[in-house]
Amino acid sequence: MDRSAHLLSEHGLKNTPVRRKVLSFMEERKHAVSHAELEGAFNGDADRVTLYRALNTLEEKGIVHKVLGRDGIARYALCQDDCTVHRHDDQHLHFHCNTCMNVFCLAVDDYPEVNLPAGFMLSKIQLSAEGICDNCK
Amino acid sequence: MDRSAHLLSEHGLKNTPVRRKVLSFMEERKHAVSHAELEGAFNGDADRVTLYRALNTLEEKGIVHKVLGRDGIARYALCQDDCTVHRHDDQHLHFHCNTCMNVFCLAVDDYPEVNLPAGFMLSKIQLSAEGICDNCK
DNA sequence: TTAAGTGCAAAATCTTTGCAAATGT
DNA sequence: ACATTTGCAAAGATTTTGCACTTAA
Repeated sequence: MDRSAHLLSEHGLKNTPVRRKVLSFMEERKHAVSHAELEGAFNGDADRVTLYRALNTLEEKGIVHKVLGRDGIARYALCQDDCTVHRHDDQHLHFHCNTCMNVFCLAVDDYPEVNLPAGFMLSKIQLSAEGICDNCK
Repeated sequence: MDRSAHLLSEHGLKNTPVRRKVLSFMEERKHAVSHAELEGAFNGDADRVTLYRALNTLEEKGIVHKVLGRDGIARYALCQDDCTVHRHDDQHLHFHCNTCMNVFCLAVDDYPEVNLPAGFMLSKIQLSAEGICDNCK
């Protein structure tokens, strides 16, 4: 059983061709993938709606996480192995390329201290950066 | 001449009632305002489209900056006085409230060091945090 | 006066919902 | 067998575009 199939059964999801292909597509990319990108990759082999539903389901189960690009379009990337439904997506930086608009999840060493005003309760800090990626430079 | 009128003329924009009201509405709020919120505030006194255009124009001129909420909806906040068209929006943290979905621009003291992989060029780091705001706690 | 801004209608995007048919376990 | 997943059609929501009318400078 490959990794995609394993992830699915592990979360009580049916091992369907669409979901397997969505997951393996993500595994092959360095960046978070958008719905439009997936639709192109499937090239008619899956309905637009099915892809939306697959992405939503995978996110709900904590298998992938969602990032909004600077263009406002949602993109999804595989979570790390140690992610859980309740706590995930914390320990990395989202790098937004201003040219291709792709979003990359990158490791980050240290987190800043943040002092919030009175009455604000912090649950999570996210780092995001923008610039030009590897591919577009 | 009030601050709104000043900001407009300073950037070569006409001092119209809609723009003045958009700006003073933002001045009164602690959080970034969405198009829907503005539309509610205008209550028919300005067309939906005019508000979209006003927000886009203000953003292009560097008078306000745009933040995407966790809900994917764009929100806008006044830039600090020292912002320019080419460099602005750097020195603060966007706090996303998970209850009301509002976004607050907060001051931040120190920025983290970020090491990017080879080939990535950094132009800007943004900090964002989520939790519960002042108002919703 | 006239370039810029506004309103209305219509279109373009992106995403969700309902329901019947197909599929995984 | 049966709950889940998929495909199709249709609707919703957000944002943009075109064009004639209005307004600030």
